[in-house]
Amino acid sequence: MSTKCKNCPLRQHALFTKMTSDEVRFTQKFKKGELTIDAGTPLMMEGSNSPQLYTALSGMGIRYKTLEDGKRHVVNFVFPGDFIGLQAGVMNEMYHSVDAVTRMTLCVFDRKELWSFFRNHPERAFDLTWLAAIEEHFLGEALAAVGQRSATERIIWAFVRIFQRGTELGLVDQNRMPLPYRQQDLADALGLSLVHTNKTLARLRDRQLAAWSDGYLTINDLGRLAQEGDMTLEPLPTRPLF
Amino acid sequence: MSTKCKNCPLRQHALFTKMTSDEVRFTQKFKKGELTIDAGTPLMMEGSNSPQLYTALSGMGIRYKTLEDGKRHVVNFVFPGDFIGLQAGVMNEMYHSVDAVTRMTLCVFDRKELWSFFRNHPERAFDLTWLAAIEEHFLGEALAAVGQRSATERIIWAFVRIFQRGTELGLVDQNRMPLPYRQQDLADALGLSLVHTNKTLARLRDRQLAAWSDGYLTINDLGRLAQEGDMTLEPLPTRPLF
DNA sequence: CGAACTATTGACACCCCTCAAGACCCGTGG
DNA sequence: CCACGGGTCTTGAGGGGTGTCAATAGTTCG
Repeated sequence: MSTKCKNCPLRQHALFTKMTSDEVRFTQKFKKGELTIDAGTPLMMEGSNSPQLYTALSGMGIRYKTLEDGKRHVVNFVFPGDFIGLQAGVMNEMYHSVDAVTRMTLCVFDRKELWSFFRNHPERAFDLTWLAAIEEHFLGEALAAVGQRSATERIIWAFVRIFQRGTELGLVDQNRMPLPYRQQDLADALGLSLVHTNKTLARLRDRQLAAWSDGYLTINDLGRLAQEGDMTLEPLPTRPLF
Repeated sequence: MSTKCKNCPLRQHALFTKMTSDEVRFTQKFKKGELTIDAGTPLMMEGSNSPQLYTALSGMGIRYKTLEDGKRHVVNFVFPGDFIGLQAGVMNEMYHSVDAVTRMTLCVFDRKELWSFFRNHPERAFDLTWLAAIEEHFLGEALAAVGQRSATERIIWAFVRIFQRGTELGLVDQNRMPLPYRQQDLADALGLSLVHTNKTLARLRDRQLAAWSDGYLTINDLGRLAQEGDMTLEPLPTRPLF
């Protein structure tokens, strides 16, 4: 998997903004290379202490926690550009697992090198904190959705956020974007049963609000969908410029 | 409210570890003072962009998001030592509100000064990121609890975490700690109705597992409680030393 | 002494979960 | 080629956990 890695996320994705050429040179050092893994491969495991951090270059994954009684909660869907392993980087342990859902290619970094990088480039450390704050914001919204919204509203909430994210990433074409997960994954993310999720999806499809089948999500009128789900269509948070 | 502020959290709470005397001197500069507010006072508002950050010195508060349809989700209970406003500090906006539930005294910082502080003391910037990661960890666990656990299990989960936190802060005396919230607050935190929360609390009381009344939470056997709630009694995450 | 707030309890309804069975798809192996 | 198994999606039936409504009691405060 050796490449020039022109589109290494260190240059372009949200984490690193306005890098100086000196910094870019520096990053070459701790980028260890690229990694490609097949669909279904576990990338990080709850309780482990991986010395590596990743950013997703392509493909999709899933982030989840496993409860004591075996139940699973899906915390997040991993999309290209996402940073993986920040927790293990800062704490000494991962508190959720990450699996590949499709074949994925990842940028690999060494944890220790990353710290020295931030030590030498304090401006960049802010980017990391910003990333963590974004995560926090998302989790807070998810918590509120799972806690307060009905099944239909939860699914609509998830679809709207996913679609916004997909638009941002250029994955949407003709009101349609790839979403290669199982209904069970969505159910586990929203705290719903598989059966009820299925029936709710069918209802959304019948009402022409959103159709998710064969790994593709189609939404013709995002505004109408959001309205049906009692949510205002705010843009995703963006990186403030200092 | 002028005081010497010997126990300013900049010196002792989790955020700042092992400060050099130089750093301590520096922090004096951006600490703007102390603030005391009465019970019920809003401290930060969703959508606002407060130029101030706080850490709670004493008293308790509540962090919540308000949904479009007026429902409220309680994200977290604010205890002494907690940092308030990190999100507004990093993003340009708060995405949840914070109210005082009892009379609170707070340490006030200036947002801008804080950034320059971290710029000049990169080691300390890591502390901030660590704080954000802790928040993320907590929210992930809350999300999984609300998504996957039954009403009884959710309440047990909340009680165990609160009691652990209280123990850490030295608030527990004779298996009893102050918890000055309403049942409605807990209900809104766990995605339950007030009535069902009340009945579940009564059942826990009858079974001698946990009693919460008159603003005090009593747990005689934390291990047994955790066991009844299908959770393993792990210690709260602690700051790794580098 | 009434107003406002919170806790408590009962009755009832319904959303959502569980169980179960079938359909469809795809791989593998006989 | 077809049989078979595993995985996912789909649909129906029934039950239980939880929400909603409503009324009472206790407390605080003006």
